[in-house]
Amino acid sequence: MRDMTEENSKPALPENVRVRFCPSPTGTPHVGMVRTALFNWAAARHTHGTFVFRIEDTDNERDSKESLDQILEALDWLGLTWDEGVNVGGPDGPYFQSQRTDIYKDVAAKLLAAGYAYESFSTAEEIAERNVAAGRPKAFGYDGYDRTLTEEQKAAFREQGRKPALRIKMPETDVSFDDLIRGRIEFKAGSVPDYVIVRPNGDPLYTLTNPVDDALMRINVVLRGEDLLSSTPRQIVLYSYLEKLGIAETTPLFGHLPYVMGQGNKKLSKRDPESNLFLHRDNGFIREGLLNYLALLGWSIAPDRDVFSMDEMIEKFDVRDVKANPAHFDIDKAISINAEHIRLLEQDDFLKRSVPYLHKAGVVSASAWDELTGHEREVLTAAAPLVQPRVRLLGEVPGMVASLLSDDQYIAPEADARKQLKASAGEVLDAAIAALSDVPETEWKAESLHELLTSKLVDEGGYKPRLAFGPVRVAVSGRRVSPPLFESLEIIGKDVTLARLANLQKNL
RNA sequence: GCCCCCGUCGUCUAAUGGUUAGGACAUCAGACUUUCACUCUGACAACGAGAGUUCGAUUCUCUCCGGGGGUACCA
Repeated sequence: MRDMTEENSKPALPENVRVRFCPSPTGTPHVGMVRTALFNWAAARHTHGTFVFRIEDTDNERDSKESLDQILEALDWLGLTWDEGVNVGGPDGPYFQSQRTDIYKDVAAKLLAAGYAYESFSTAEEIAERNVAAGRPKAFGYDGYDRTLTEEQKAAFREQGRKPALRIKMPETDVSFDDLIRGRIEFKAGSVPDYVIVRPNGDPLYTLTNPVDDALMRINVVLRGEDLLSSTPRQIVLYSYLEKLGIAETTPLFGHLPYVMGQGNKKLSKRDPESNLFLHRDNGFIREGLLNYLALLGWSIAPDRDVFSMDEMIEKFDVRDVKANPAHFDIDKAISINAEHIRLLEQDDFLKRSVPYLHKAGVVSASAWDELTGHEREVLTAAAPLVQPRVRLLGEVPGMVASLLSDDQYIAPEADARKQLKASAGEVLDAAIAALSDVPETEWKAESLHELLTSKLVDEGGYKPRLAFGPVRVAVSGRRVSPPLFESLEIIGKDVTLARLANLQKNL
């Protein structure tokens, strides 16, 4: 009887971990891809191993330069650095599959010569016809027909002008492996048909290029999406052939990461806006927040902790702790985690990162902190402590500080702000103007303004605080939601404050 | 059809052969606040079902159910 613990064991990681991230440059970077990159990166950094970055651009139809540039931009923004591969080089280059076709052809020839692969002339239609004729389900898959073709039969096909695809010969045995995340997985013999590795036109397919490159780049830990789980038995078989041919040193360990799910029970797809990394960045996610949230999808650092830095993740991360079940992408929780990280930023860092958002919103004169005017920097520095704790995304900063940066004499209230203005608003504004007009410039401080307005409007005027300060805030900010009122008055100064109060009064 | 994966609050998760099954987000209620936010208090809320093993199963085994993926000359 077999030991139970051994049966469900997850293998130990190798001595010198070599992991890789190998996206296809199709489309814009999505969060599922980022999570895969993150876990590979974290596995490498935790073990002081090597993180290899290669590009799988064998699908000319869909590959694009823009997509490649976006992937590079994404990794750069996120700070996920690699040790070997694209742009940094390494001993096993080139790192673009489109530049490695000779390698694949060479390996394919060796597989064919050794009898591990064979030529297959069957078309998809012929395979389906044979399955139906034999009473098998139509979706049975390839039936192995060409395995036993004689040289005469092959020659006859060639005379018809047909060219063969190359298929890998699958053994008639069960294939099993120990997944780093799921434990032992077994595939029954016969459940995986012989599969194509080279098209009749000579194009090598992913089924060949991916394992060959992993072998040549000495990748020993493969962490990838669970969508590739069912292709693992064929890769393991291919690896055994590559080892026999001396092309692969070893078969890597596999860990299949659970899906990142979108709405319903669907995998988060590229069409889903929430999958778009740059959309989150443009909305004001900071890298620390997004990475932290993504790490939470399938992994936890401690029973009672959600917020952590990447350094802390690296220290604790073990792939074998990753959960096997899919996780839904919850934008609310992601934003909440992001808010926590925004609050953790040093003030000047917070300001520097906010500037591009301010510039894009037209609130500020330049997109870099150093290029701002002295006045802008002064106001933003004063506003930072008021704003930083109350935004969840950097994209919310412009709305918070626009009225503070502007020297407009009048700010038209937004619709829901105007609704806050009750019948008494006119009287309140008059009283506020009267009270504030007498304040000397030197006394124009948040604290004293607070005392003065409370005494004049609430104590003497008899207005409830809500009715007293509401109209003042709307006059000054134009919004229902704003940074703290009296600090705002101090920042914009006496003249602008009085002008805005008077002009709202006129525009009631 | 066949193969494979997955199954703890609405969501992300923790722990365990014996606990009131813990935390976070969201939601609701309250405190604080001029508003919003932040912060704090509290509430709501989960082991898919059935067998088996066991003194005792959420935990181990099996079956079922449910969800997902694969079954490509896509990756």
